[in-house]
Amino acid sequence: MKRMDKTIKEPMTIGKLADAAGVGVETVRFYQRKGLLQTPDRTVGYRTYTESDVRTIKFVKRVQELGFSLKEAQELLDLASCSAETRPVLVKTCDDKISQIEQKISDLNRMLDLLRKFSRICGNEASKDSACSLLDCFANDWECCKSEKEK
Amino acid sequence: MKRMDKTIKEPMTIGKLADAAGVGVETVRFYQRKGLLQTPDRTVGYRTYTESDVRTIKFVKRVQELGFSLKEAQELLDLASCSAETRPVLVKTCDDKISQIEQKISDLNRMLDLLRKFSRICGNEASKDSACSLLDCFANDWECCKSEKEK
DNA sequence: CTTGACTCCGTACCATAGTACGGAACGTAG
DNA sequence: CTACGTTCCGTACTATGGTACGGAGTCAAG
Repeated sequence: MKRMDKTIKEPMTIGKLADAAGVGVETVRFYQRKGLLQTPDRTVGYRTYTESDVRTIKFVKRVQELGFSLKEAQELLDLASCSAETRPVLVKTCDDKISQIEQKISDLNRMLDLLRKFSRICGNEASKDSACSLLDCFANDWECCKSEKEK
Repeated sequence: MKRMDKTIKEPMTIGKLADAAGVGVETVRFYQRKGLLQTPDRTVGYRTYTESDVRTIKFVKRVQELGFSLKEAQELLDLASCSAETRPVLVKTCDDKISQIEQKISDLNRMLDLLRKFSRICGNEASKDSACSLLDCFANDWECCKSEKEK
């Protein structure tokens, strides 16, 4: 079907998969129970996995680091086959995620501004009797340090 | 001590505090157990709280939204009195948080690039037989869609 | 001075995201 | 063909961040 045959599909057991993906065997099973990873049939012997499963796990771990839940990781994984009928919902889901991340980044930038300001003013010798705190900054619309300074 | 007397310290009970901070009474108690909020003495009757407690809770909620744990919220709360002896450790903690947030933002920006690219290409009519997925993009150094396009 | 709302306190429970454990089956090396 | 390492599977346990519950105490209005 797909011509990206460069991924050698040498089958591995769950232990190899876990090692390759950098997680524990129990985590793999957990993801299977949660539906994040398919559970291969066990017609004979042990179940076998491929590189594709390694990628799925790594992807989940990655989006988790970005602050998403497993449920959200699932949603991103589901942004899979981009066909004519799936396209509208896919693009919508994707754009929702984009807004969500943009919001997160803008919030983090505000926090960053605050921390930088705090670090600069607190680290300044001249401010030795100013008892400003992050909490105060937050309370005063993130501007306590500035107003303290200007006073 | 402090001359920011504009915060009227009218005492409130735990229910009022919870309402003012937009959380449940149980959450307030939970934060007290976790040490995020002080537990006022109960010399007589009920414990009383002030605006300062409202601010603390709101602050915790805010940093939580930014993807930090309660433990980290605690660390940020501890960035409190900026005096001569506390300054070095304060600035250090603060700067660590800054790096941490910068890293998070850069990670989110990469994810954003990927999603935007995906949305653009998947949403494009011309790509109707391209079966690219986020997962594939991730696997191919976040560049699957681009290479699909250029082929 | 009783009633009802609220507080206090402990304990139990929930979801999320795993981690650990124990016994049975499997599979390969010697 | 036995022994060791894995796998399989269910169940139990952990930590985080709450949420709910039940009984007793407290307060304030009627």
